[in-house]
Amino acid sequence: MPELPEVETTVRALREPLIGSTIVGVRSDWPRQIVTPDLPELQARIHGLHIQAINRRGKYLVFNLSGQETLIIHLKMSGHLAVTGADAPQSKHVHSVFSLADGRELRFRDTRKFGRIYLVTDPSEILGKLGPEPLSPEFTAETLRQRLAGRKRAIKPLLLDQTILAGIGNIYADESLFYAGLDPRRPADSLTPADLSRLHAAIQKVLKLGIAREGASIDLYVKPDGTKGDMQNAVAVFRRTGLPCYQCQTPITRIVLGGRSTHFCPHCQR
DNA sequence: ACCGGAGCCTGTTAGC
DNA sequence: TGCTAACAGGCTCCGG
Repeated sequence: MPELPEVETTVRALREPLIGSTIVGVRSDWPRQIVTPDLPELQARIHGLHIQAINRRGKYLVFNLSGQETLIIHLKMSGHLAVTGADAPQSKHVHSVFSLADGRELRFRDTRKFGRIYLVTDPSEILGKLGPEPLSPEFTAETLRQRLAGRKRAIKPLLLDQTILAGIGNIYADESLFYAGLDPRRPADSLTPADLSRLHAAIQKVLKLGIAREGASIDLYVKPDGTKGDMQNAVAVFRRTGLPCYQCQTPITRIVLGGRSTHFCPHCQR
């Protein structure tokens, strides 16, 4: 579920309760969620480590721990992280839990069990192939042009490719293409410099809007404290099939592109 | 090298 | 009401 704005919102909410805390244990009733190392080694290595910083790279949460260790978590479709007391009621979809020295817990709830946990000494092992951060100064219209150069595929599935650009998912891809006025089926190599410039600006605009509104609570996503984000009230096309386009009143169309639902205005996007 | 499709999971909703 | 199929914001693997 979560894309860059939802992960960023989660990171910001976790910093205050977690930075400076000490991890003293991990338990899991779904060890497949832990990709590397295996659960016994994770328990051994993480015991006693302090959480020094929490950041985001693409859709990954990155916890810098003492001892040169890095804990990396991907929420995938349905993951949710929250800090609670040890005796707080626990959802049946909580499968992995980090215990803190002061008795609190960091709980990973994940209904669909797609989420993943990694503990590594070299984060590039997991994050190395990701494309640039869309909100960083290094990401310019020219960067976007270079990364799409020679690609004949439709632009929409390319925006979802995390090696081209990190952090965009289905919502923000559709929203970006709407504000750029681009048909999601347009071959990437047909985009003019003006198209790419509009797309670059649109990507930054919708991601910043998503962060400002603390994520889109369309299906399962809620913030760590359980409350909803507000971006679902600001989408122009995503899951608005049949509803009038805010710019021209033409009904929003839904197609399947690269196996994913795709929503666009057939009049405004060309 | 690139692309589409299946697979991983559970829950909700749409359709008959 | 009850069953079944489709669908869900992600990503990886596999075969053509």
